[in-house]
Amino acid sequence: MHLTFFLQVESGQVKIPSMVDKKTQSWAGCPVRFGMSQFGDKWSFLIIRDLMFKGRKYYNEFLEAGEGISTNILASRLADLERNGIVSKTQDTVKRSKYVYALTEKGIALMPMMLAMIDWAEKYDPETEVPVEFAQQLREQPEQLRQQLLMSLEND
Amino acid sequence: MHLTFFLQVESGQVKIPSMVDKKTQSWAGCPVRFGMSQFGDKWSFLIIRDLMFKGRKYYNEFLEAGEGISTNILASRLADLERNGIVSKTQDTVKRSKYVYALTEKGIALMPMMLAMIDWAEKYDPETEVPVEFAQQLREQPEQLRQQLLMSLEND
DNA sequence: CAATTTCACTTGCTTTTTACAAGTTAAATT
DNA sequence: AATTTAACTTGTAAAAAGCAAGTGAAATTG
Repeated sequence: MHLTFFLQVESGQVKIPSMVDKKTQSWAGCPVRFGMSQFGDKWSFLIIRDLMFKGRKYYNEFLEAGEGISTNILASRLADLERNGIVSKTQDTVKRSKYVYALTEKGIALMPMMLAMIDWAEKYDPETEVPVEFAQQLREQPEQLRQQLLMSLEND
Repeated sequence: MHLTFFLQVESGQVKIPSMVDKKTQSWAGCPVRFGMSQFGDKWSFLIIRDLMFKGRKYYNEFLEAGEGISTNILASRLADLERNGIVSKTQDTVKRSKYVYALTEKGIALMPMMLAMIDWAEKYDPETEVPVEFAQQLREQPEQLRQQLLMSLEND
């Protein structure tokens, strides 16, 4: 069995394709390639993690997160993520000399992917420090967990 | 509200934490960092995509996939992925001078993450070429789609 | 069965990217 | 008015990626 590009629908089922027409040189709109072009490097993932799960929102907080990102790389990645519409940058309402970084709706929509990665890592990293309650809720009540996380993003 | 590291469980709900104890310098076992260390670069993602969705399994097929990966980088990434237990390398049974690359169970377990990425990209890439039927099944019958994809990996 | 081809790399070199340290600019605080 | 805070920018060294050519073992061809 393998697997044509233009999917045949048959009795409500989609035949699994190789997702690319072998005749087409490259899949212009390949979703994985698109993802890579938008957030596909280590530092971008870590920034998204900080925004999504750690409540970090200031430049300094990302710098001092202990991952060892260089300041020029951080600036560059934040600019890329902003340009790609994943992160927004606004003045802090309290201290107007500071900027607040936040996930946009497009950025927040990466949550299922991030949670799937966390689920995987929790399973395969023998040194994982994902709290057991978190992992448990992720598996048993993922929708509820997602809602809670979403709420925590709204209130920032 | 924000968010301690060691989760409090309360009436069956997990309080959303910042996932890291602020006192702890860095989260040694951070799942996102673990993911990045195991498959966290553009080329690794594309190789995993090829193995998971495109039926590619030979060195040459990755090289000629049209993404433009350099041969030394491909060799390096395949070795990394193999070392990390995500990809296996075995002799081809038919042509014993060839090697077959395949996802291990650990590699296959990345499918939910990859599907979440595809779902996201299909939504936000105006140039997406994810077939509509695929996107539709991904949203409406994700479990069935996963099963079909799994089967297509077994039969390789 | 000797010569060629295929396959999966490796090596050497150039270009690009990242890392580290220091400097800049504007606003806020002392 | 002078210092500090915050978010960068700049310059340079180190690391990684890209590109072209080469290698070695097995399979195929003449």
